[in-house]
Amino acid sequence: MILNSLNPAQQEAVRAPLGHQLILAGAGSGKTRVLTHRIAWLIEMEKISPFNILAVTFTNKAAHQMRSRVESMLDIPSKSLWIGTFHGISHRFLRTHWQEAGLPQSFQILDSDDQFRLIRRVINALNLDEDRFPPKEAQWFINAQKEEGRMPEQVEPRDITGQTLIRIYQGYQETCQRAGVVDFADLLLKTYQLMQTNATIRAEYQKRFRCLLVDEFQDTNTIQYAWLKAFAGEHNSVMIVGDDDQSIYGWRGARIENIQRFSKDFPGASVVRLEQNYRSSAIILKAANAIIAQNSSRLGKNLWTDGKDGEPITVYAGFNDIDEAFYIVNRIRDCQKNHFALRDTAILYRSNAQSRVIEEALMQFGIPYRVYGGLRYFDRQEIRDALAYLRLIANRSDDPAFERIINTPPRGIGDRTLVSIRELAKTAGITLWAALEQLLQQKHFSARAEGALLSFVALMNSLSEQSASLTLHKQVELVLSASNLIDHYRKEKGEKGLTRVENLEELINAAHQFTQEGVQDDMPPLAAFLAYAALESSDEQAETYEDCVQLMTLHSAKGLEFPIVFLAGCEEELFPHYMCMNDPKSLEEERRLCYVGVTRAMRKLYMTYAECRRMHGKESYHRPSRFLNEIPAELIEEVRFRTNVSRPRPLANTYRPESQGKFRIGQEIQHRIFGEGTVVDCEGDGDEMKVKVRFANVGTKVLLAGYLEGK
DNA sequence: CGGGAAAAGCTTTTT
DNA sequence: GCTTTTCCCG
Repeated sequence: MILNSLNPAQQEAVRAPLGHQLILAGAGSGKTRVLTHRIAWLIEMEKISPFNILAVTFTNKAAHQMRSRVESMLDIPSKSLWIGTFHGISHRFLRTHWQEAGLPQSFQILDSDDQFRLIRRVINALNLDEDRFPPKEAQWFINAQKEEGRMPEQVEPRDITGQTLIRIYQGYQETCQRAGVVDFADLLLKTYQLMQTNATIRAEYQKRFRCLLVDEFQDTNTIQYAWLKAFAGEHNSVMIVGDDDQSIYGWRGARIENIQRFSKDFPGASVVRLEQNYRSSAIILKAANAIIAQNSSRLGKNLWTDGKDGEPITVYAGFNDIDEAFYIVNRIRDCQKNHFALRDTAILYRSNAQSRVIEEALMQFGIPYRVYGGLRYFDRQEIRDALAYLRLIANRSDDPAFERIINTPPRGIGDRTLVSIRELAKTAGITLWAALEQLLQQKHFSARAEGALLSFVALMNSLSEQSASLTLHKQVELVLSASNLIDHYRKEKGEKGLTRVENLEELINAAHQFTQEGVQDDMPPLAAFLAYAALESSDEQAETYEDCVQLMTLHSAKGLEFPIVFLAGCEEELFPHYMCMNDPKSLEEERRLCYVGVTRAMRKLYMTYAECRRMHGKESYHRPSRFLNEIPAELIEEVRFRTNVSRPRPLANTYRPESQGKFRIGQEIQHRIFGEGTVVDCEGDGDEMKVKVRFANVGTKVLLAGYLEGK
């Protein structure tokens, strides 16, 4: 096998004899290459069957990437090779062992929105005050407990509130069980529990997976660690790859200590450090190293490169957030002139709210951009409605799906009716559907409500009957037309309704594509499609080939790289964020986040801040981020030149003449993309004039006059 | 039931 | 401040 393309440390990792291995892989040190080469090595040189290998990642994207690279390296179909996310693998496991896990065969996956609604229902059913026990907090509590592997009985209540939270957890868990649904955490937890309690299954899997590989190990939480130990058993080889300096998910339960624990729990583990970086210039690496060196309790690593110094880091001090945005946009235009593609530039920020000002600036100059991490296709309201119909077809017990569509589109089933159904379901301990049927039999409802309910039952029954003989996409088509969802959303005025109808129609295509591509061996197509929607919907929107500037949070930038990176909002209170500044542990996590951001840049890094920024509606003044001070001065080129000094923010009561050049306040205008709107403010004159317009469909935007037409 | 007004968030996010 | 959700009334 040819390993010439790997450096000595990488080769050491790939060629290591069977046994445990800890790979400390710095940013840009080629960890994915090491992982994929290792898998290939195991198969080719150690003669391990792909059937005996399990590779685990956190995201579907990483899993797909790994699979396709292994496939192209080995030139074998990798179907027998298990590569997937913790959740995806657990799901597959539970689909096989549903009986042993005490689940119905058709169990469905609850996503976080469903989970939230269900928890709220439980809180109400327990007659608790939503203000005293916010569903969000209860959801947080429940997920945190599950991530620690604790069932309701195992939680030690701290106080009275804790006791109530446990009751909510208990009620929630019972409802899930009754409805035959599992949440994301359950996938891991139930898998782990089954491995613990069922000796036969444990023996089977421990015998099967002789080699386990885990990517991004610094992001594992308690249950994932326990899960891994359960699968590894006493005799199998485990290779973990991670970077303690890139652990940025402590707030959602990731345990950085898991890396340190690994050497204790997996005896004889060899350690390999990958420190040669192939991504960034020497200056960028020096800055990154200097920042992360401020953190204590690191495993220790120093990135180096044999590449050039490169350009200094430009630090720009903006006058305000708008000025900062204009500076960034102007530099992007420079890059364009220097023949960089727009997709080579990324603007990274700490919090999503920062994107708005930057987007407005980009829009004014007509620069195409893409914001990552928006609402995903399968998370859209209309899509979830349609999926809820499908879920209820597959499983009448699915209470969350029932709640969602019982009156969507509106069919005259009001709150009153629903309350009595919920009441019976609660007291009798049955599902909503069963309660509904029982109440109908008892002639419990008024004539009007009864009619509406009967037609709903008839609709669902006829859908079930008809769809039994249909292909998946025909089923979707049938649901869309029979449920009237499309008509319902068509009535929604403006562009919103139109997009929703388009999205719904797209669902038919998605279903069609799904049946053609992903023939999931052992599952009925509908169940497989629903699981796909819940578990793997994320990279659906991922690859758009249009050349545009990439906007995203620092968190979602992890794992990516860009020739040119702007790190915006480098101010105290924003980055580090004010909620993380007082606790040393979370401050260190902020610093790691900064390290992640800096190491995304390949050739040029800009770090910008604003002296004055609007936050939560108030103008606030902040000092530059401490992280800027942690970078040695000789690596930095400071810019204080203000691109837009003559652009003070207009005061609310300042008198402005009615007419200024081409547009005046109150005028109706037309925009090529945004449609019709009314001018609410303007500034400057000629084509350079900035016009604030309230559009009918897309809200208020500030635009250059050159892009507008009067009516 | 639908639309408008009032009120409540408001760090990061994958599965 | 802005946006999303909830609430209340016709």
